[in-house]
Amino acid sequence: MTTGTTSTGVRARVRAELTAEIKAVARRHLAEHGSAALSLRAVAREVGMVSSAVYRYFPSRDDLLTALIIDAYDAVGAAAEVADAGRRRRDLHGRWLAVCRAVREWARANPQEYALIYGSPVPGYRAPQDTIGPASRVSFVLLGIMVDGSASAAMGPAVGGAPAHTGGASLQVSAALRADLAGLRELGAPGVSDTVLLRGLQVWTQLFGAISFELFGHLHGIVHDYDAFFDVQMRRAGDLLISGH
Amino acid sequence: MTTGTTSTGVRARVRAELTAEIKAVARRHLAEHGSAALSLRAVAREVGMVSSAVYRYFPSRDDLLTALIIDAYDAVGAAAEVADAGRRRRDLHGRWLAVCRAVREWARANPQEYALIYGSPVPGYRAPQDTIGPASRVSFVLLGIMVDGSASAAMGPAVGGAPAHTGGASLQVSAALRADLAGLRELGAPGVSDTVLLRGLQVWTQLFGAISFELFGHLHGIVHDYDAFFDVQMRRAGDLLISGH
DNA sequence: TGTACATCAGTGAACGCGCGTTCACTGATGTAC
DNA sequence: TGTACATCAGTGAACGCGCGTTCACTGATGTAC
Repeated sequence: MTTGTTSTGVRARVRAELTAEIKAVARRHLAEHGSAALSLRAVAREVGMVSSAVYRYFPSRDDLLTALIIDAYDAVGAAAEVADAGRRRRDLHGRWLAVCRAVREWARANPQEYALIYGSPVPGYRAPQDTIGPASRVSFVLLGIMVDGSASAAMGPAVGGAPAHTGGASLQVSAALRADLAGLRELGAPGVSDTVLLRGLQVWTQLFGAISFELFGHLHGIVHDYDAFFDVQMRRAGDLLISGH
Repeated sequence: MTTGTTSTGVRARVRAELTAEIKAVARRHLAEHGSAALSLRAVAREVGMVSSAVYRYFPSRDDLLTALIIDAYDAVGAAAEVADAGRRRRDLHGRWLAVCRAVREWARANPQEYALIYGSPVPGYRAPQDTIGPASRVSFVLLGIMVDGSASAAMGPAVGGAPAHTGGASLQVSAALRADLAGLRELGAPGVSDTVLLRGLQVWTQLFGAISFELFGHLHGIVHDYDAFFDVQMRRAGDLLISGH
């Protein structure tokens, strides 16, 4: 029964469980008091450990914060992916709106986690490389919609090898920005024209701008029916994204 | 020479100067370390006072923070007003773009102040009533553009007494949201239709969404030519605001 | 103009608090022969 | 299967720090007669 591997397995499993519990408690503290007030000692107290013991699991407070940030990005990314997958692939409008709503719902349910990743940067905190992958999950969902729309020509002509064919002569864009768009296309948007990519970036900032405005209180006293307002805005953004107007 | 009124004036002037100096130092600390790290003791140290003396000027740390918030709103509001006033009144596009650029320039020059007012709310801080006025200055500039555009019919038909005349039958909006728009119209947008108001709210969140995304690092590694990107986005937003597409 | 009093600014010490991190240590759990 | 050793988790004390806020106080500045 107690062979080497099983025993090691037990130790590793206990370790994983405790790591998860520390993160869970930290996440609750974050939700209640915000990231600035997140304290290793308070978390340790609640987990039932002495504060120094936490250092067996996270080498510093910043590493714990990083873990929470990664989890938050993964959570909102997963929510977006699920919403996207729940619609028929050709239903571009439906996919867009479903993703918007999923992101907003997640943000409203986890406002401090949302603030942690989309609010003002935590002062003195430097995000490590590990956060980049999880951070881009939502973006890849949006890129996916654009890719599908471009492939089916629902969003205007796809881009082939001809560089001039950017989908409209009226598009005045600097060379540097065009290079950025090319990079984005190579990263995860094959066949998507500059025009569509620009629209995508626009609705992307619109989505998070709308959520931030609502959550950070800038619509307070001005808009009361948040649900309706968000829906109207995102429907219009969807029109812009898909049909260009 | 040293009459009563003059002496009182001296005392009051010294007091005003010191209040301003405390705020200036606090603003610099804010700019360097963020709002969470803003400490009365550190500010007092730099001003050359003992920490308890600051309480003669600000009854608590939160009150100092409130003063900074009000100043920040006033600063960005003034920047927007100046930019708006620098264009011919009928040049709606020009006014919109000038305001956008002014707000962005101010934000880039004062990122921590921007984060203080448009980033995640400071945990535990409750904004008092005094912030509402300064906070709405930028919004009133935008409303002004809409009012002028509606009055000259450049933005579509103005709204009179007829409630059905909202500028387009395709506008499906909840009753609650329509009431919100009516309130907004009464507050500072006489004659502006629901359609235009909705567009205004949309570009308003777009403006701050774009700035926040840039400042908070969410375009990092994706867009490099921030200036060009912002301009393209805001030009399009201006088209949407003024001509509706 | 001169004096008695009131107001105000600033001092310095103290209260009570919580934080991140380090370090030498004790036991328990796992590993190798 | 049994023993000797290595690894690891968790303890408890300590270091050094800074914070917001209160309070009794000393002088200086302004006010009223």
